Amino acid sequence: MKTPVINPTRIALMDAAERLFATRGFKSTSLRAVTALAGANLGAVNYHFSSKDSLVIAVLGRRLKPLNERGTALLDQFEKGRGGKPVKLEKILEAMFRPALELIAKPSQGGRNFLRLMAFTLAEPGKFLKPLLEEQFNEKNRRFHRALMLALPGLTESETYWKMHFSYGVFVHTISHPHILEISSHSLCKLADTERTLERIVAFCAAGFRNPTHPLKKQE
Amino acid sequence: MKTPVINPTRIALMDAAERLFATRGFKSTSLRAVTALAGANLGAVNYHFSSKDSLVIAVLGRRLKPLNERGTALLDQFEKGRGGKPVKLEKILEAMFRPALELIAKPSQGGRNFLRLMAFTLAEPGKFLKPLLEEQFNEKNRRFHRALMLALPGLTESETYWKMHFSYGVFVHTISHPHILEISSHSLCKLADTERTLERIVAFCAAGFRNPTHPLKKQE
DNA sequence: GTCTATATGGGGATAGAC
DNA sequence: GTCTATCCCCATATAGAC
Repeated sequence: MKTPVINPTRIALMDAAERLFATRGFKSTSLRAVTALAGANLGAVNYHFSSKDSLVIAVLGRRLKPLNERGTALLDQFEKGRGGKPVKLEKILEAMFRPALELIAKPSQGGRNFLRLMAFTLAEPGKFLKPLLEEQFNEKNRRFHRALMLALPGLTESETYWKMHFSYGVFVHTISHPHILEISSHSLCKLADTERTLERIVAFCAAGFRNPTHPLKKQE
Repeated sequence: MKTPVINPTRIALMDAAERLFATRGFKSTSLRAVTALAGANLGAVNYHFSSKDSLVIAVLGRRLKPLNERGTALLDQFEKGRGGKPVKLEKILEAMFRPALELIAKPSQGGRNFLRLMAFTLAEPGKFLKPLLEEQFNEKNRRFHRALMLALPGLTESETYWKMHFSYGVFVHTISHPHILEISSHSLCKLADTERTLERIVAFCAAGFRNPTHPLKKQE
């Protein structure tokens, strides 16, 4: 891995890009806008990153790796001191989502931008970025899948994957479209309290994990 | 509402746009690509829709209205013949998701494209499209929220909104990123069987609805 | 109603001065 | 390392011929 050069302009460019990509999308954000917001000149991006595409990859990579690492570290920590007994389902889910949720809590606002960008990037179809992301997540996925299988010995491998996928859906949708929740609930619900949001998500998903899937029956 | 003119070119343009927007995204799709795929000429879009923006709105509106109407119709049907007794939670969730899921099942492929486009549009930030969508969904939302409150009298209004939001998350993520599920599960899980997928989603969300949210406790 | 040609603007990337 | 000027391509939208 290349050692990232610590350069104020470089950082400013990434911050600006993170914010603009997150609010306007990748294609709709011009390098002119990025450099202007960063207080740099037009050529700066191409000098520091050599292309617009590489800039996004850099922006994503900067946060993604530490984020996933913190998740697995948290899981490790929960596993330690249990003497081989499986970690409780709720704790596993907490380890899955807490790091990303805490990014939102920080007022630094950079994390919020990043998570929006992540959601957007996931949705953006056919992009060269997807392989990168999947690669980034595959290890974490396997790790958590194993923990979940241990915690819920009744589930098959495939059922566990399905429910992991559902849980990611709950999480991604919640953090990337908070405004939808706010509007549809007529401002009754807000993400303000991170800890409470995490509890809600964890409780919802945990129940889903424990409940076996039955064929849809007729009423009564 | 303007009566939509039935014109083969117009239809072909919408189909082409639906497919291309869904696979490449809105901004990355040029009118050149759309008209080429539709077998029309470059000017056609501006003649029939007057702008690229209006084209997307037309493409979304074409499917969104009937889709939501079918959902509420299904709920109506479930409510009928229950003599005032609340509809069972599972049936409500089924009514919420079945219409969209059935779009995928059809081999006509247009529905799949549309759903991808929907997810993409939801993610696309700051777009003029968002108000339109929210407006489209607000009525359906209110309708289902009422049904859910009746089915689960123990929940507060706001808890019900939260869990609806989570459920949409499960659904949207599942249908818009099937490849993520496939890859992360090493091809163990596929969306092939619509009915089974619906069952899984409904079971997962129903459990989440029934489970109360508790503060995260220490292990054991 | 359909097509072609074109107007007009904006984009990413580059080369070369400082 | 930073900035400016510029190249060249591609986009949307329009005007006007058929």
